[in-house]
Amino acid sequence: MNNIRHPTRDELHQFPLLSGLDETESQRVLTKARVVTVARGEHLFHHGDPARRIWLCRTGQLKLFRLSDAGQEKIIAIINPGRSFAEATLFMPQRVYPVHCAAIKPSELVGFDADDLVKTFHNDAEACFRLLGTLSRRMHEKINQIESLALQNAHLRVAHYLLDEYRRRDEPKTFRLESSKKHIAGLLAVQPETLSRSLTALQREGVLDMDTRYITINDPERLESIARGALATPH
Amino acid sequence: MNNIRHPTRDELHQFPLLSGLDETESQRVLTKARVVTVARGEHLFHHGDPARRIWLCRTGQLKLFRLSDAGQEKIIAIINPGRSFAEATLFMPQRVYPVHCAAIKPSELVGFDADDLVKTFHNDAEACFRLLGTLSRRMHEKINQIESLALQNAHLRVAHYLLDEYRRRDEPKTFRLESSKKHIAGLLAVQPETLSRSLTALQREGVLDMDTRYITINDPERLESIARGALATPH
DNA sequence: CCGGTTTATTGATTTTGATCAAAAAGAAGT
DNA sequence: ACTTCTTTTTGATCAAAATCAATAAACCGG
Repeated sequence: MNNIRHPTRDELHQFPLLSGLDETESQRVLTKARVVTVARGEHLFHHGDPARRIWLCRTGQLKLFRLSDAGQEKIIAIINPGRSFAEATLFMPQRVYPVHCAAIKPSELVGFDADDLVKTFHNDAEACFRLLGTLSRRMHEKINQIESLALQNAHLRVAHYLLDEYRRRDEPKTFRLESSKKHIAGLLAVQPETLSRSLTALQREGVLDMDTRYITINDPERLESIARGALATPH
Repeated sequence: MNNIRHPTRDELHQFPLLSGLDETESQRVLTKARVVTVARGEHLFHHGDPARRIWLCRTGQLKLFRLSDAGQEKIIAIINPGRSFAEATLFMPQRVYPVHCAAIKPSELVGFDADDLVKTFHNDAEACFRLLGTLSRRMHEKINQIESLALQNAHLRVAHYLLDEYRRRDEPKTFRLESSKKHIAGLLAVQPETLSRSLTALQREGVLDMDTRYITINDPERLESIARGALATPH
């Protein structure tokens, strides 16, 4: 408990949600903020819990997910340091978390008081605007996820995911997967076995090489055309 | 063209997005609003088009959808009178529509100028708040859609859909499907044949009766338990 | 209300990806 | 470094839903 840094004004300001607050507001938000650590595998909150805080991931990694009755897990998002989440709960009629959240790696978070933030936003159209931008972007991502699940088969989803990650990192030949293959499978809504077979097939085709968590894209054009639906010819 | 009603202040105010505007703002928004009619089957806009307007459906019915390369159509939402859509595009860095929009029935819409609305929202934290509420609710719906696609099989999705519609209408035994079965299939991301077989099975089980577009729920408890995963025992 | 077009149903077949099983590889904590 | 737990891979089998095909029913626009 002694090495937990309390959030500073500077840290707050690099958080898009709260940049642009004036001295008084910052002060109030800061005093009500709490630092929380979550061990690997532990829940930060459950689907349906009252959402009294919204969160900023400072270190570690977490997953936002839903569970089926059979225990199947669909990951909605993987949260990396610097990312905030649960903002949308602030404006819901009944303020509850719409998903589960658990730590993939030991994580440190800052939790901001929901009532407090709403007060802040109420008089700050500028801040509302930034938040509207954030939520709009996330909405667009969700639409893409829906399309992906509804219109693309498992291999296409994998190819798309790889291509997105490759581009997001500015196209370095080699990059490290953001998480374990089990979790990526959960994100893509396929079984780990299916993801494994997909990656093996792409490797066999010479599109990429794989060394545990490191992926090397050998043929981005080919990957792109596969992601666009060109059936990988087996044999 | 002569029977198109120009939007009135009253109509504007019952539109949640714009209720609460003062006289000057209403005036500006109104003068820049345009009424558009779309024939059955026609597009209002395509995925990727610049989003210069956001829309209010006044009469008729429209679908928001994505297309796969193979021409498969996934419906993201069915738009009924009174519903506004495309608000999130206002706050995106590059303002383009993220989906296609086409009329299912001949429809009449009011289109509001995007730049104009952004100006209005800039000085109106109250209006921003209402919009944040709307977007948050839609975000939650999208998460539900993602869960549904990822964690529920076709029959569960159908059962869930029926139950939702039944409840949304305040549980009348009989109600009319909001659209053709082809479109509902598109919304649930199943083939029309699969939807048909699902409905037939529920009918055979005595859970519901069906007369073209009219559904009568005979056994809501049973439907509920099926939606929660109780396998319908065939034979 | 008529005629053409779209939508819905039903059956047969095929395909995709899940599931089951078991071994190998890798990671985390002590 | 050791050891235990978790993740990943590979093969074999199975089940769900798509596809193909053909007929029947419903709808819309004039």
